[in-house]
Amino acid sequence: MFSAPRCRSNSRTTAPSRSFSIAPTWSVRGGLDRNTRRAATFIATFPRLEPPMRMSKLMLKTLREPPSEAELASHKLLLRAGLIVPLAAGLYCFTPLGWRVIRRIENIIREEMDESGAQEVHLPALHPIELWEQSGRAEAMGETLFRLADRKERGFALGPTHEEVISFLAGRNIQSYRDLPVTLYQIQTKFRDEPRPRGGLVRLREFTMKDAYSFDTGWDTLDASYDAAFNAYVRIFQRAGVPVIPVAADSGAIGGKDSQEFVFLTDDGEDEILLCPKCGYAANAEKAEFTPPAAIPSEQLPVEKVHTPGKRTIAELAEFLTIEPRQTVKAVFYKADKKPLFVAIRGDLDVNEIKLKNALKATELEPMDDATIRALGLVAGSASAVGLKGMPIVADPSAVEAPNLVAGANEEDYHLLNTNHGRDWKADIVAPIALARRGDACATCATPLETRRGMEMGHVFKLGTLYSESMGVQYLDENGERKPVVMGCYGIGVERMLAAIIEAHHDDNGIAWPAEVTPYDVHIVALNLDQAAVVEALAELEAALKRAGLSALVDDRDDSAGIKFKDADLIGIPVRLTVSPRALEKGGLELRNRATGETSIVPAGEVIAASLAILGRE
RNA sequence: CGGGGUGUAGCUCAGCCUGGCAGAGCGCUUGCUUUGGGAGCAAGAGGCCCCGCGUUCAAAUCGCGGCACCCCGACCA
Repeated sequence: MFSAPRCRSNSRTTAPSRSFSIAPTWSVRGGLDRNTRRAATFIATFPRLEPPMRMSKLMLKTLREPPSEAELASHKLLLRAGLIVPLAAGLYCFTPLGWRVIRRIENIIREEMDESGAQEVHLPALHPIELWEQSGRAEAMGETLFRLADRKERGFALGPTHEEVISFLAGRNIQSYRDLPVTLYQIQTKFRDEPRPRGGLVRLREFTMKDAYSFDTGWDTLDASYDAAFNAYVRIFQRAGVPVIPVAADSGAIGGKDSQEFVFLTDDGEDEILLCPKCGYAANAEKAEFTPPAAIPSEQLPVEKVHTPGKRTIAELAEFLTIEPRQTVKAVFYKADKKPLFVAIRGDLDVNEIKLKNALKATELEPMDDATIRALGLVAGSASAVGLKGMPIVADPSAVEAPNLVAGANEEDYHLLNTNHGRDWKADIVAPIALARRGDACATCATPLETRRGMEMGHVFKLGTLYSESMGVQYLDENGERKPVVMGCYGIGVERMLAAIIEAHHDDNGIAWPAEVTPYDVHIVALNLDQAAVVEALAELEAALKRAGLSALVDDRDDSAGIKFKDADLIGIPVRLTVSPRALEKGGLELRNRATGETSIVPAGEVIAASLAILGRE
């Protein structure tokens, strides 16, 4: 339907209905005959010839001013250009123009997923709740899961993701190692009751996701499936014009082992990314590894209790005792899966709650409330693990390895000097749970890490046997032994990609679409349509564009030239062609490159070639 | 879920403090004029002032309660 520079379109997406009259498939045995194959190839290779869209007919309202709710550039422009209309928090309608861009993004994804060997399927969005109970995620997803009941009061959920359902489908079709490996994908609506939708299309409650799942006999072949998906993602983002970097990530509620995110770096991103400028290490802050500043070495000294009136924070304490924060140990209280938990970490570091949660294998982690703190007799501001009883202690290695740390005395206004792990207290679990920050040393090369904000565009996981075990997806190996399949999963948010494309391709006047996702190839501004010469030149131009397979949006509205130019800049189609008496007098049409602003008069006979050049399709 | 903000015409907003006829610009409709960067003149249409309760002779305006939307945080593949 949309032509691409590479003719990789396949017949499923491009064949118009008239192809059926060429050779009825029901009469074909053993494959298509030569003529039919040739016809099919022709149709598949050339783009559909669609008539130009007239703006006088197009349902589109552009806005001079952005609605006050929008903060992000992409959100403002999506609303101003009339691509989306808000329905409720995290829910948007797409107008004809906006939907064309979504379809082009989806098409790129389809082409690249198909190219990578993945097979497209379609799964229901409505899921029996039992499926989610079986995997144990009905609870783990919490309130994010939209739940409902049918007329017989049977429980259902609107699918926030599809590991459970794809596992069901795979389980019905995979029996033998001969059926593996296989990668399935779909492009489908997801529903998540997000606590806070935001940023226009950045975080939605109903959105489109391309989700893919690979099934392998073992971890070694999973690596190949994972790499294939990874490489497809690189091409998808490249073609769509979203600059991304792969970063190490936590696998979150989905579960699993290795996981990487494709992140679009932008100041408006929701995630913090740590980057090593030297060795290229990149990771989401929730996952980032680093080497904390070294402790100050010293012989173990005897514990000493000191009066520290009113000193409750690490900063106050360090100043009062004229020591460095790294010579103290910080106490943090949590509730992990409803049970109290004591966390000890060196005073100059902060707790990374994701890492802590993973170290505990907990599903829920929340700060301890004041009532519980009082009930347990904890002294906020002067707490420590020394002499602590009644709850497990988790410690960061920083708090375990450093000697002679200042700790709370578990008594208001008193602290202990020279506490030492092993001698004065003992952690039940020691795990790296410190949060990486700007300037911390890279774990690989010790270079100070930098931080950037980023937006997660795609995520690839090695799931392993997590779901195949709970959902019972097994195969028989060469020895007739029953084994769980090894899974991977791979997601891309389509609407979020649209937002990122605009974030990366706009200026003060509006959007500047990359050629592969533009809703139309060229934008024709027709001025003085009451003049026969203009009407005639427009008709010729439209015919030539159609022959060349270029789609066109024609501004034939009875509005002033200024309005048309402003709207063209706002809508952002890469090529603008102005048909007007002035341009005709100068010997042709005016051609303007939206991205560069470059403008020139081009003779009618060269317009197609010049347009194709801007679109990168010569 | 905590903190902050905003709800008045399709959009951007004034009016509210100090209660008394519902407002402006843009957009929309019609006519005339106009056509190279959001044109001009004229005439129009368009309102549950977020909802409910209360105070008052009288509420967009004051009080109480609720809801929605946005932003920050928590949360979140």
